[in-house]
Amino acid sequence: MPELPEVETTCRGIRPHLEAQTILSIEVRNESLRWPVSEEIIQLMNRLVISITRRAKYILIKFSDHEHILMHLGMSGSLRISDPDEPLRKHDHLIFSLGNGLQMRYHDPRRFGCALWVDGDVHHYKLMEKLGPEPLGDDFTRDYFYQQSRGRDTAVKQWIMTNSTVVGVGNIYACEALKMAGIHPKRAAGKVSKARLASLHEKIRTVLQRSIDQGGTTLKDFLHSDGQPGYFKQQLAVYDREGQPCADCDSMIKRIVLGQRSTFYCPKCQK
DNA sequence: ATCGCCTCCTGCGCGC
DNA sequence: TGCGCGCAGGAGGCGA
Repeated sequence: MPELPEVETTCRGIRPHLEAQTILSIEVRNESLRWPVSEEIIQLMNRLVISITRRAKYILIKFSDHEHILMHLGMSGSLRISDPDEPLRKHDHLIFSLGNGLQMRYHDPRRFGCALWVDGDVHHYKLMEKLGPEPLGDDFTRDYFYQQSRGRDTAVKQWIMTNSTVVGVGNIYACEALKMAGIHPKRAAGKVSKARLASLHEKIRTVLQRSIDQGGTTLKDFLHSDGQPGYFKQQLAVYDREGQPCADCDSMIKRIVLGQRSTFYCPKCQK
């Protein structure tokens, strides 16, 4: 479920409860996530959390310069701050008990997420080192975007969803950014004009920033760490709107499959 | 190097 | 009401 705005929203939600707090204990109720939950995280008794940051869709819980827990929410993961009295839900796999008396619970029905202990430079960890620039950061320039695209034969939608191009652009926002830029999702990345790529670059940034401002997109079950939904769904122009009229031209929104993922677009607005 | 396909897993909504 | 099917916000890993 979580795309970058949802992960960012999650970070902002848990940060005030975790930073400068001690993790008293971690209970692993189910260790079989995408990779087995690192045994080392169980030993994090009475360790102080220095910071909560995000890189791509990874959440980094920092204990020291060389000690982090790296979490990913996969398709269906969420982190929730709970009172210890609240009953556990099915699929609450990890329970972090905090020094302030609260708990942070990692919930993930499909178990595509992970919780890994990283001892060493976290940014050079295997899963991190090949990541492209942050879409909202200064390194993601329109020049970089243009240069990377040249010679690419892949559909532009799959290309912007590839982590080495730019991180954090998932299925919803890829569809939305392409709609905003008026580009057909199947067009070869290397054949989109410089001007249209500049537009796409800008739209990727604006759609992600706007969604973060609205607290992310709640499709069916994404909730903030405090249990509130995100409000960006109302603003989706094409995603999950097959057969509905385009707000700009009245044509029917189409659905195709690209790289095994549902892809929504307006056949008239997007060329 | 690049690309496309497969996979992990549970839950939900649909049509019969 | 029940069953089987297809589909779901990710992304690493594989073979071609």
